[in-house]
Amino acid sequence: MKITINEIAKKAGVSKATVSRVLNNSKPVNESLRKRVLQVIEETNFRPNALARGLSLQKTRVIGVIIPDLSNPVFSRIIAGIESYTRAHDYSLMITATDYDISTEIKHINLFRDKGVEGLILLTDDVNQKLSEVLGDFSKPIIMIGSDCDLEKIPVIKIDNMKAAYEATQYLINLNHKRIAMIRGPLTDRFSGNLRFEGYKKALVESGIYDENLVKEGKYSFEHGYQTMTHLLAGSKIPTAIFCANDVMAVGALKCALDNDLNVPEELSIMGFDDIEIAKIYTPSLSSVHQPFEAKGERAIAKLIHMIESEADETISECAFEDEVLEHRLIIRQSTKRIKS
Amino acid sequence: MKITINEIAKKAGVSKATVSRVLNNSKPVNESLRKRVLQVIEETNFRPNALARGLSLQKTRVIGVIIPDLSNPVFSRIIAGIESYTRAHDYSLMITATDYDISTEIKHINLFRDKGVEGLILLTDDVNQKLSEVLGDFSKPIIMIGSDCDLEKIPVIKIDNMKAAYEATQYLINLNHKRIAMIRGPLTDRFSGNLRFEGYKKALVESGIYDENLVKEGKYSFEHGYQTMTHLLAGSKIPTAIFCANDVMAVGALKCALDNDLNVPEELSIMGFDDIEIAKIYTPSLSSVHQPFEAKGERAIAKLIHMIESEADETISECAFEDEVLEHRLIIRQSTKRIKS
DNA sequence: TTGAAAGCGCTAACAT
DNA sequence: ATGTTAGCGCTTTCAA
Repeated sequence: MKITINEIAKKAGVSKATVSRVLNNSKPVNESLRKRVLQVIEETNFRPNALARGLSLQKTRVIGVIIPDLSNPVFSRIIAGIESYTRAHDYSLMITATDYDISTEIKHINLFRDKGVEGLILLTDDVNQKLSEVLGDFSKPIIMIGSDCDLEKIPVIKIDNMKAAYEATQYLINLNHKRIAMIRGPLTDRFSGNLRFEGYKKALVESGIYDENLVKEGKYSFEHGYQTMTHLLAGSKIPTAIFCANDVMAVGALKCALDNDLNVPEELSIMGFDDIEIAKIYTPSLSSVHQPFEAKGERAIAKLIHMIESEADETISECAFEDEVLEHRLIIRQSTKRIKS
Repeated sequence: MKITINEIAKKAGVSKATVSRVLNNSKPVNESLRKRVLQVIEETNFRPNALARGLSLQKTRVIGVIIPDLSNPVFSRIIAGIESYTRAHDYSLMITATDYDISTEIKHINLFRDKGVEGLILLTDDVNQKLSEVLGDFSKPIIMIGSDCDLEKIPVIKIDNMKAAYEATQYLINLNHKRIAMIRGPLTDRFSGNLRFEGYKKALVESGIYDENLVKEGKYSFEHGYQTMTHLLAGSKIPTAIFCANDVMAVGALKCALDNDLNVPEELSIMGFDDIEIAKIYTPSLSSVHQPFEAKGERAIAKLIHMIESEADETISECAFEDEVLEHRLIIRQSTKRIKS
């Protein structure tokens, strides 16, 4: 029923090898034959079966992406960056979410391999032993975004979380704040969650105003931000500034402050991290640490495709495996303000 | 280098047909042989090549999804709904964005077909002639989400946009508002954009208070909402309520009002559409029309998989092709309020 | 129950 | 420059 290269060959009165040649421009073909073949292809609307092609060539032009949660804008913007670059370079994307479950992740890495993906982009916050093994066996290019990875041959695209948090905290210190709380990520988030906390702590320790009682744990959700803020406000010594490990919690804290008739930023400065869209939109708008989500995706896929294509040439340079640290920057908006010392 | 069914057969001392049989439980195999084969598979970590399998079986367990924009939360939540169901049913997803460009869309529909997807989910706002042809030729199950489609055999999953907009407007009318503006979608959005406007208009016309000067066009972005609101505020007779065709514009309008020291909802009621996350989070929180994004995705993929699998059985029932209208509901929050008549 | 062999649709080495 | 043919790795008739 579906038309194949054989019928094209027959109708054009040539061998299928010739058809294949004109299809791929892989070898010179006599102009009149080429015309005839092209003609038949046109007429029949023939399109080569990519599966068969892939099987024969060991190339599918498909790339796999594994991500914890597709509905989280932070991730979907990275995906969007990956996707547009991928599309521009004539690859296709297979995408799966893991719901933060490592066994799901492993299962789908294998599934993708079976399906012939030529490379893999991974967004994970935790690389454990078992995962390491699977990745080690993978035999095709892999890039990670965000979390570190100690495996050779797996470059990571990231930002300098610690430095960024340090700068954000330093900014609050420069605004004369002495009691600066942090709603940090969960302790189990050993990567960015921890680095952002360490940056915060470093700045405060350097200024001699670190107070561990002002550090609270939140699970990155709006509700956690809101609730943690409630606790903070119920305490005896209310902070004058709060640094949150992500914008979503920052907005939770912000709304909580507003609901409690606290004036932000007059009475309380709030600083987020990520610079998601809502930061710009909120009233008051939220100061934050901008990180380039789309660019993260783009750099990752660009690097991956480079690895894939130079692997064929064997021209791969050493620097292709190096980690890349993308630039962050502080975005100052309405939610933070200098106070009198 | 990669291990194949042949090596398994050799190592287990059987034919590859037998290996295939134990792999798929397709035919009875002597228990001792099965054990031996399983053993070898285990030892070698063998996993069958899905490409080869797909070529032979004409089945890939891959589904294609085409969507205008991956970074838009409205879409990514639908995708998330699709993905989790897909994953639970052991299919994989190939996803591509179109940037609202129909030729890109067509190109990737064909690409997906070449790559052997077994079904297609389409999110489009516009089905033109050319697209219709391509879809008609597709020969595999297709589902559309959102926009209508006049093609037989292509079920649509949607909400009743007109009714929803009607109810939202009616709600504002019941709050005693007489001057109710609308920031509608672009005129080029012939589907939901238009239906939402029609619902709004119908309610106002029925109450005899429709005024076309109060209808403004916006392109669904925060900036458009903000800017349009600026114009509205500059006008001579400022409306007391505004219905926006989506939440993003509503928040734009809301922030503009706030920036101009207008009290929402005391002086101005604002109602959005979609009930995206920000609606709940904003201060004041935004009244809106809730629509079930994740459920849209799930219903679509559930239906699609049903079509795919019953197509094999030829057991497909008529109702499998029927459109489905999902429930919306009004969510009343802080941004709308009754006024004195 | 098992194995041999044909076939899925394409590419590429080898011959001509 | 073109055709013949042997794979790519798997499933599935068909015979035994």
